Amino acid sequence: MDYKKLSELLFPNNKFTVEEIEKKYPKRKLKNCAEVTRFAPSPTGFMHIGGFFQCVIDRNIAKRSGGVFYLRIEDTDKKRELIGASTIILETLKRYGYLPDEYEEKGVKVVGNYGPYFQSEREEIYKAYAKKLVAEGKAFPCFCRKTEGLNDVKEKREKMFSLGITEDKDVCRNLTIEQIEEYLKDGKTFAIKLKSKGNGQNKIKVHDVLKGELEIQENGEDAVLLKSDFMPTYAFAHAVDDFLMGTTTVVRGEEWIPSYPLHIEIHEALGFPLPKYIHTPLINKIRENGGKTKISKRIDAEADMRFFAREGYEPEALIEYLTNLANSKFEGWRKENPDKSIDEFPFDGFNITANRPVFDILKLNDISKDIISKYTAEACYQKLLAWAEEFSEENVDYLKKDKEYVVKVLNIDREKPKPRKDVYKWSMVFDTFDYMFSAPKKYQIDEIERRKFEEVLRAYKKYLDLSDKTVWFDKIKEMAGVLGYATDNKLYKQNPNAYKGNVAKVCEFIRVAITGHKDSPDLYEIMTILGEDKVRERISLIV
RNA sequence: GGUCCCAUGGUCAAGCGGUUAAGACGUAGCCCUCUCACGGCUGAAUCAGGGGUUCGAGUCCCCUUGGGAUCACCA
Repeated sequence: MDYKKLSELLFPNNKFTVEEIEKKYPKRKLKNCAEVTRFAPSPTGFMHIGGFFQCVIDRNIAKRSGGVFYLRIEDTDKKRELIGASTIILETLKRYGYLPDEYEEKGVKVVGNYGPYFQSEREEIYKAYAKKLVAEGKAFPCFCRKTEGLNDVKEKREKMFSLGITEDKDVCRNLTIEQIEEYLKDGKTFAIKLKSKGNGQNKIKVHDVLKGELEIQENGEDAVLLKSDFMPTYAFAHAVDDFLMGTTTVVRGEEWIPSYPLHIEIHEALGFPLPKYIHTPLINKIRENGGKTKISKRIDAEADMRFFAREGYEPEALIEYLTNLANSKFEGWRKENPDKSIDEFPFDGFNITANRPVFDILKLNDISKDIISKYTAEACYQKLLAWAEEFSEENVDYLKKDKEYVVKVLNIDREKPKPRKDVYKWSMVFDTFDYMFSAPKKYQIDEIERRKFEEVLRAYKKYLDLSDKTVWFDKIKEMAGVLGYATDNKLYKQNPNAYKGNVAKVCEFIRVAITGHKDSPDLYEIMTILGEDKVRERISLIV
């Protein structure tokens, strides 16, 4: 068969040859050991936390080695594409300070010399390589009916399982050039398939940075390279793009391991060197029955990156948490270097967990509390305001009008060596400090103590003094003594029945009157910020 | 059904032939204390099971079990 002729028949109008293309994509000039990584999502919806997890790894590896991290949008499936999804992806990356070194904003700008960064714009490139493979007898046209959609696949699979078929060599391999010409004349569409040399039985050794050497069956399938709409499949685009764009390390989910041999065969056919691969574990969630399954957009709110923005989590917290999941050395490093930027962490690709980690929001919360506790009140205010402007509009006016007051509230027990750590996301500020913004609507008081509660408050009207913290507390103690409460806790513990209670009890009553809760930060601080008038007002609401 | 991946407390995990099996989150208790939080201290809790190899196995090998992935002109 004259493959050269066949290639001309199939691709009469190609704009470029492979040689012309490769001239446009020169080898990257990289420092020693510099790694080029990429995030290559398909724009099918909102950004998934699993994708972002890979981003964290990609970015860390590139950053650490002084290399390049770029974004490539894999929009080759027009049916699944969602308008605006690529914008969301880029916006999400920006929110987390992960603006890639190279990327494309459709219709706005292209940053980097290895674009286009949308695969749909690279059609001519894939066609050039497909034509080359056909001309070399390594690929062929297939005119068969498409297997399309999941139902089609399931049907085909069931048939295969029941019959135990392992046939994967395509019948169109054997088409003569005359037959092909005939089909073309009839206007039949075709896909380009790889003419696989493997038999699917032999084992080959493949390498993964994480898992080391793996032994898998070689590829034996005549896999589709170019679909009948001339868009590339993932495997083909991956080989072509990552070669041209100079990717040195491919980070992808471990669901790709089974098709790794195919990718190797395509690289070989194309004469491309193989990049390094890191197959990352999928993030899991514990289910009600105790089992773990992949975190899913449909059932887990946390699977969708918008969840964290909406809840008001600090981007920094999520990055720390995910880095912690990705690299087991991180936690120890962070302990040693509590104030360093995470970008200084010597991330290496060898300490990424091989297990499937379970997403643990409690741990995230803890990391987040630590981070937020280090912020100044002013910084908290700015972040709270920014969050409200995006997700809690009803609070924006208030925040702006009463900035000074809000900052004071946010500063309760903050900017100290051992700051409080009760806020881990901005959406909880108004709940946590509800009593600072309005009088309590409910009081945590046991009805049997109602009389004592009211007695204390009635008396406290005379003893309230905010001039100084010591004076304030001395007055409370004085009042406690007068009302029959123990002022010495040791004496109280020795003989609790001799008293109505202790000073702590008295404080509890006052605290409940002011805040509605039995627990709160420092009472004196709260009262001072609230001001004497409001404090008296709140007491008057009760007695 | 074929192929592959994974297996240390509730969760994240250190460990890479000899350890009293780290640490963190969570949890229980104590201390500090006007409560809560913070902080400090203490505790409970782990090598899936079975065979080998070895003087010695969480660590190496095999099997079993369990969990997961994949087998599209989807990525």
